[in-house]
Amino acid sequence: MALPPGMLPEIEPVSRESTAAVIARQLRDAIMTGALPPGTQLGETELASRFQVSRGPLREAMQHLVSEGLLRSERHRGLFVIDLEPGDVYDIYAARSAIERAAMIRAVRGGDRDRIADLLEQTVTEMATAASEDDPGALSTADLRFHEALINASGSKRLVRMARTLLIETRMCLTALQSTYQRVEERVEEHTKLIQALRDGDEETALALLDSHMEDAVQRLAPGTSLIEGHVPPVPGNA
Amino acid sequence: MALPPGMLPEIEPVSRESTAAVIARQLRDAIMTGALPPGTQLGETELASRFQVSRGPLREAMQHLVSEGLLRSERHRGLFVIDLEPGDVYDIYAARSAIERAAMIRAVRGGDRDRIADLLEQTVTEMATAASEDDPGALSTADLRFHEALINASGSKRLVRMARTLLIETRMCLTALQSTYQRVEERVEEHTKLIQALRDGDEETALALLDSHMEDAVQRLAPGTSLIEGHVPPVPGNA
DNA sequence: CCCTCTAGGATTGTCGACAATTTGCGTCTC
DNA sequence: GAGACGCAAATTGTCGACAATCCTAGAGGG
Repeated sequence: MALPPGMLPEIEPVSRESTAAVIARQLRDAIMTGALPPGTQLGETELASRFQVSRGPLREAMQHLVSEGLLRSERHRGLFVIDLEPGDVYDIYAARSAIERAAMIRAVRGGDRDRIADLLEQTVTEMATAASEDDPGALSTADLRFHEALINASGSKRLVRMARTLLIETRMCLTALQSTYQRVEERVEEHTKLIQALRDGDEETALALLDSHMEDAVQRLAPGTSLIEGHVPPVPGNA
Repeated sequence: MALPPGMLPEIEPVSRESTAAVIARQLRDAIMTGALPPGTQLGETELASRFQVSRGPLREAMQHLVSEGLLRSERHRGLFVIDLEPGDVYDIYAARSAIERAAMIRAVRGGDRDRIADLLEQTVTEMATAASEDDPGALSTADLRFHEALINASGSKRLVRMARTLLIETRMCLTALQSTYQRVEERVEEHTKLIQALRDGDEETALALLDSHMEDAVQRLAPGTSLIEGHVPPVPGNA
């Protein structure tokens, strides 16, 4: 090796991402932020000319998003952005609760509690600054980055993989039902307490806080439904 | 409607599945059963001629499997069947534990406990017949169908979606480490007790049984590691 | 004898065109 | 005027060929 290690730390292959991945990411963001509202049809020809690529890579990106559950494909009809029904809010948060509970367990029992807690506090700081600038979008983004960081910290490839779509769908919920917001301080507070419990290694408290965090969100986004008790499917429309 | 309802109950569109889906399913089965051992390279050209289709649909199927986590793609190098490292066994069962726990909670709290229990008992019967015929493959298949049925019974689209890959990976584990088998009666017994707890609506017992079921499997497949205690990552190799 | 550079082969990535299917509208009949 | 039939436009599904990239083997020089 002619180059001393440690130098040129950030050079990487010129195009490390496939074009399909780039397109998929752009569409993901557009769906997350609401630029592509639920129900809109995505024409392959139109998008191909918009992105300046052929239909091949674009189709791959679409297929990817379909398998992720963000797009639904009707044969010979087209691809549509999924629209979240009331029951989906419950379903998403129930699934998130399961995933993040497992991630929290692994984080608490793993060795690096303090390191993980520091990472999480960093995202809470982002939340605070976004709140002080009165930027709801950035606030939601920071909120999700907290949970993403928690799941990443679990060190589980499969938890990370499964959570990716869930977090995007959560973002869709937040943008779609932007109206109902809870007090910002409360929102930050919940996360802070969560971090403290993690730092203390208090698994029981951490899991309880996580459950109540999810429960709060569900009741806020889909009033009348609850994760923790009562019969499960509050609204039909899940397979 | 000229046809009386109830007649011709099974006619459906001639080809309801896209060719890419058919190919994906075939490859999935081949990977599950071990016909395509971990690490083997899948050449697009070769497979295209084997399946008698162009490379377009085949690429779509591959992309699908990549996003599901069954294939890993190295740019400009090829697609390879993933090989499960020791740490992956732990990761898979930890993730399954999280998913199936949530599914069990929804099944217990949902209204149709008895109906679900009947469905599950059906799969246990399959296990018993497979065992009596001394067919390890069919036994594993029936075992997985039990868990698949449980997750389907939860009624959660997202739990079902997330579990699909996990169950396939579980199958890969079982075929790869076919050597270590537990006693068949014990295997059936565990499932039966699980069903009984579900039927009784005894959530706590059901969850405890599920945990121990997973714990047993992990200790059997990856000796020396445990889900329920100790530091989490027993073996490096997870991102 | 080892390292480097180069040429070859093979594989994936991308593209444009053709074919199959569905949907909507116009027309024709009753 | 209402219903059914058929046609046409638009969209997706599929295909074969070309271009870009990477691994490997071999020759040449140190």
